Amino acid sequence: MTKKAVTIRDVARHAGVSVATASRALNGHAVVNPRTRDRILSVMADLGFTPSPAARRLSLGRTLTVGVVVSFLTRPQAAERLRGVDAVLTDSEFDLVIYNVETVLKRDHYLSTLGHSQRTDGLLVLSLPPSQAVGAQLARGPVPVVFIDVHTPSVNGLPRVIGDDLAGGTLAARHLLELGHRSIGFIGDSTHDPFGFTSSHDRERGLRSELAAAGVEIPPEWVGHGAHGRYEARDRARAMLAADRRPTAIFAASDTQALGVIAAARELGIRIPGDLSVVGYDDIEAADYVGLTTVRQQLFESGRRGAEILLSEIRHRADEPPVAHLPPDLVVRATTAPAKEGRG
Amino acid sequence: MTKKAVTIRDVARHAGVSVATASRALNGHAVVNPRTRDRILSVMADLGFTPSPAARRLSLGRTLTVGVVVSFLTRPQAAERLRGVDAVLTDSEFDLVIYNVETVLKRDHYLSTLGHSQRTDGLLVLSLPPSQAVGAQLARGPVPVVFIDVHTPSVNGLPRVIGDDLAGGTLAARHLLELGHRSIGFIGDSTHDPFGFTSSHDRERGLRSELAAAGVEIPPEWVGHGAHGRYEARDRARAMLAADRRPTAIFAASDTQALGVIAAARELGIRIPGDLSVVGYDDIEAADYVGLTTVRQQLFESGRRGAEILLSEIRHRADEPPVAHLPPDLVVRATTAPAKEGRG
DNA sequence: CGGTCTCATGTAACCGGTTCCATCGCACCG
DNA sequence: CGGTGCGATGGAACCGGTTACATGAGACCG
Repeated sequence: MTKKAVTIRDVARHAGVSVATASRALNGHAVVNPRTRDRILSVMADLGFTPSPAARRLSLGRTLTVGVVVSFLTRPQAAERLRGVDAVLTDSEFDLVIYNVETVLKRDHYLSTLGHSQRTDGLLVLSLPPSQAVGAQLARGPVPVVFIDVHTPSVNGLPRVIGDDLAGGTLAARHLLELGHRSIGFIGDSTHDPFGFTSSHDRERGLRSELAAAGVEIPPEWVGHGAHGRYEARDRARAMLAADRRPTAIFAASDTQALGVIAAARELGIRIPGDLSVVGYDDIEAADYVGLTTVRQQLFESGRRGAEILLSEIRHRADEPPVAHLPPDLVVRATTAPAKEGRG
Repeated sequence: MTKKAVTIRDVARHAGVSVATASRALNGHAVVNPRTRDRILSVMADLGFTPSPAARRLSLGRTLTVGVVVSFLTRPQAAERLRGVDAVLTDSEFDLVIYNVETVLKRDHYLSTLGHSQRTDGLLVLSLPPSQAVGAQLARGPVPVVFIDVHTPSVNGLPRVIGDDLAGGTLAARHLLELGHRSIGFIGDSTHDPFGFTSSHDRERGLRSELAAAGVEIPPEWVGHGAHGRYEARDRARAMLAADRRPTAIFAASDTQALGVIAAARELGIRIPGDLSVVGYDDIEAADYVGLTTVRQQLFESGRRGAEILLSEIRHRADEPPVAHLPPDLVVRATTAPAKEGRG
């Protein structure tokens, strides 16, 4: 069917040169005479020659491929990070292959096999913390790995890009304090989860420390830890808001959970932002729709930086693993307002 | 550094067999004696041998790779489709490489070069209509291509998976008619766009034909074509709703635009669904948040089916290009209600 | 005019698998 | 007992590039 594939030997023959010279012309090596180079290139064009990537990879001993290990499911912002990664790789010689992970089992399997199999020249891991053992193994392994949005100690010695969750919690606290709030609640993830995420915990710590500096404490009944989903968060918020004494503002560790808080308030007839201010985290698409005040992470930028670090590590492994910190921003919309007098 | 990569020759030597036998054992060819096979496999395990994909690809003459050409930007549901694709490829021998496309120029470039370069064994194209010329070229080309969610005539002779936009428009119409609406407006994309999308147009046609069957017509002033964004749709809806005589229901060609309609109604003090019913299309994540009644496309399923068709085309090119139709569903939520008496 | 240096090019090995074809040992058969 | 068939294995070519090393032609120099 597909009668032939044109190989570099065909090109060489037609141009009356050796394959070595043809290869050198193809790769723009300086040593070839400009006139012969041009002749070879035009023969290539005439014949419709495209070099076989498989053959290149084999002889180069490089895969010319970067793997991205990602979980589409767990968080919707993965796509935005991926765009940032792609923006960098598109201008490089590397292909971008996706390893989608939907279970903890598969995660560890991928991370440990991709670490030494000859499938990629480098690995980007989005939001998936490795186990301690796998992390240590990757640190010693032959292929560079960059973690994006992973905050566990298991990646301590490894290159990574992290959003500053502590600073994000601080931003939310400062915003609420400036609006005059003193009665502040928190809704976040359960303190331990199977993947080992720590973002929620760090955001809470940032919030607490900034509040403490202003002399404000969060009573235990205004803290709701639990599963990540919107409906679960709504249930926790409902319990908190239905009590005799309730906060005038709630900081949620994610927009998803903030939307749950809003739902709970609506059910109880509590007006937002009149009676209750709500701050989320992430700035997902829906946050804009509902006018949610939130803390934004630089998603696209995190992907971009991660890919840049990875390429540089592939080129030359740095002595010290590079770590990029991306500061969060506060996006003020319509769910926060000054605290009413006489409450709290 | 990385002292050595274990090759199949190392394995053969340690096991006291030839590379041919080692290769056969690796690939589970029947001809090897079970005892030697087991011995070889255990040697492989001991040595930590992993076969080089590059070498395999070269000698097999197949890339063991499937490319997905996708535009993350234009529509957010791409990630969900990608998950469907991944679900199929994960259990196959193929790697999934991403070609992200953000401009028309890049689209045509990718589609025409990937079509004969030896980079992939097959191509999936998400929501990106090729030009007429490129479409014809792909139909004759050596690598199978499957289009998902492309409705232009340029893919007529090619394998594809399409949502039935006509049926979707019909569903919306029937729902509104059953609720007693007779004054119905439409908000959609401009009639011509650079990428050549036709979904909005088809949904409108489905709506109109079903309405016509019930003797209902849409007056021109209740039709708003324009740019796809939420804010643009809001402006068009505002103009429509601020007029003396306004519809009791609006069908929007996408959820994004439906959210714009909702915003316009809120600004004008028009209550939803009391004074105005709104139906969207797509069932994006935010639709659930705001309780939008909408027409759902089977996103994950479309990716799955597309990948299955592609694998089958790679295995054996069918005489007739397979075409899968995925019927849409109506998801009734809180933005539609019976029409009030005495209007229209 | 021979030696040396440089530039351009060719020869052939190599990357690490797969597979065609040949070989070998052995059971079975006439 | 020699021929035949079969199952298991080995030798070596091959996929299509890259590149170390060798070669050859001039240019330049003493």
